[in-house]
Amino acid sequence: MPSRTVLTIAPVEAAAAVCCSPVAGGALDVGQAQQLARMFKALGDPTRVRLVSLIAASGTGGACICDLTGPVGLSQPTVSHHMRLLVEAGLVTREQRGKWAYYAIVPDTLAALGRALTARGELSAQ
Amino acid sequence: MPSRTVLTIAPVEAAAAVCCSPVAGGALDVGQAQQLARMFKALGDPTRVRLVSLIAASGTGGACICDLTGPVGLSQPTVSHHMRLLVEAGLVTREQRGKWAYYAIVPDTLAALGRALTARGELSAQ
DNA sequence: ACAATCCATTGACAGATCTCGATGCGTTGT
DNA sequence: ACAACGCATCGAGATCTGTCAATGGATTGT
Repeated sequence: MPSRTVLTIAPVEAAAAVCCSPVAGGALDVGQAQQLARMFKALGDPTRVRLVSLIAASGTGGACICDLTGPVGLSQPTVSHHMRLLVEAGLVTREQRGKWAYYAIVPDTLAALGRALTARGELSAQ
Repeated sequence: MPSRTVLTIAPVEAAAAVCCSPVAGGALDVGQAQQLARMFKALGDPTRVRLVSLIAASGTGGACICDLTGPVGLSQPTVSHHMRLLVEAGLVTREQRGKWAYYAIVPDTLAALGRALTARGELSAQ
């Protein structure tokens, strides 16, 4: 019941329909919601969740595609496609080392996502 | 570098392709990955992220559909559809009170999701 | 120079997703 | 009994997504 945080109210032109209870108090910005959803969406596929966990379990050196295709049981182009989505979402980084591309997770991003879920028990930003 | 957690190795028949680094150490189970992905997927849409934050900001009483259509700027059937996905994912509950359906968040589920992201800085289960 | 390896990109396809209008069911109030 | 309201479901449309085989670029090793 204490500080409910929240930032600016979303730029929604709708009439705010005061009906039952006052949700008008405020919530996540549209932009913040988009950014959060983009990262959640990247984790919204079982294969990508496994890829992230595999990379995380591969130590500090990171993992290359050839490490991942076997465990997830998918073709190399498909794994490459999933990795691109994870990189674009900012959840993992890609570093070309010679012939191989090494992927490593971004702990800060994952931690920030986790905090968005656990902070005050509700959804929030940063 | 300490306890890397992880549970059983996934039931993957692939040859484990030992190539560059040892990711074979283990990661999330296929079933665990599916369950996590199902919840992340529910949060993988900007509208649903906003819905969750709106419901969270609506206090203990919960929010009804009529409270939500205005702020998100979508039709009533569409909002109803999104709420169904959130309920099926276990992120919110639905309670019919007379004419209205009240939705409330499930803090434990959100917190568990957050812990899956922050525990040991990596992806884990429970 | 040549062959081999790792990886990304392309093209294609089936299936899932988001959105709406129209309709129907249950509850409330007259 | 009847009208009004809140909500879910249905049907349909456009778009997005996951997957693969085929191809090509870049690097390594002979």
